[in-house]
Amino acid sequence: MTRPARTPAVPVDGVDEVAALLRGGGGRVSAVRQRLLDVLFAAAGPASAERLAGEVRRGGFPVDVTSVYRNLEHLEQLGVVRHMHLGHGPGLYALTRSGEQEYLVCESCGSVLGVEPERLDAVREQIRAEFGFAADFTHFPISGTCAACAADA
Amino acid sequence: MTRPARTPAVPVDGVDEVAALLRGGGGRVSAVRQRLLDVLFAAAGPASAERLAGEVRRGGFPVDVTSVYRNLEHLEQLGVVRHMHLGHGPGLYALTRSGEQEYLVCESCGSVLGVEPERLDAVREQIRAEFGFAADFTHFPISGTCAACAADA
DNA sequence: CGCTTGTTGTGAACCGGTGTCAATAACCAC
DNA sequence: GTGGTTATTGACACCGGTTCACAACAAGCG
Repeated sequence: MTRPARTPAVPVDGVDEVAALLRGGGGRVSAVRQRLLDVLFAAAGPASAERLAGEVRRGGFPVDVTSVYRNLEHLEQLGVVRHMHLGHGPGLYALTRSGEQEYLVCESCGSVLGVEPERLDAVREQIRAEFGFAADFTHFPISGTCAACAADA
Repeated sequence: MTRPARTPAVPVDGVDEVAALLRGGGGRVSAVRQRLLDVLFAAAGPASAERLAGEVRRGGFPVDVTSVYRNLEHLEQLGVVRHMHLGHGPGLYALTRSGEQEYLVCESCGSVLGVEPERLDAVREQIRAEFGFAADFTHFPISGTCAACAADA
């Protein structure tokens, strides 16, 4: 049941930087790829493949979701993109632009809180001490109830 | 985006106890239901609907997955069954027999560690203090790398 | 400019899960 | 028992999210 090892995050600052990475790995910088990267760089937060495809199309460039999935996978292998599963629904993709992010998701209202890994180090340490387990909330988030929902419950 | 509130866990000791609950709520104790409960009580751990259906069939009783899904949902509403999402793949179902359980899942080998909630209270407290967030690992587990996988990495 | 080969769209297939609907069978009253 | 009410069932279609297969296309190299 071993999964392919996770590529280390490769934070990038712009499309051209990714282009260099792509070409360096024998890849090409296709039009679709460029548009998708534009959208990723412009995105406010993690987004589904479908949504990203929609954004690219809204830019006047027809693209198939299949292609978006393939590209996201490719970019993920390069370490430029990461995907996560925030509750039910489709997987979400985001640039690793400024390093990893970890997530807390409210099961009641669906709100997503993205935090820097350091803020979870104490938690991680606690879990390691108790179970010898290295917790990681970048791919699957911490699930529960946010303060707001707890308040009006 | 509010989800239906979670029914409190109703630990049960045997099929007849569930039968009573079912009848008490205007439900019936059908053959499928009984077989499914038998399988659930015999199960080693959380199992997918497909798997449970398979078990029932292996007992010589043909059953449709659709029916299994419906029954699991019904039993979950009674608080007798709970489902969880341990990583990718189908949802898994288990009796709440002895109260809630929380889970840690290794992303590398897929191993599942079920623990009593008390063992995670310190972690929960830590998360509450830092984020005002009430973490819960019964529906979505803590994800990461188990000791064994960390060792031979 | 042309060749190689990475990339694309199309369309089908897959998986997990839900909805519909007529047929069946628990349970209750008598 | 018998009959009627209605929960439950199987069958089958369908849905969202994702992957596969393959022929057509185009990026980048010589």
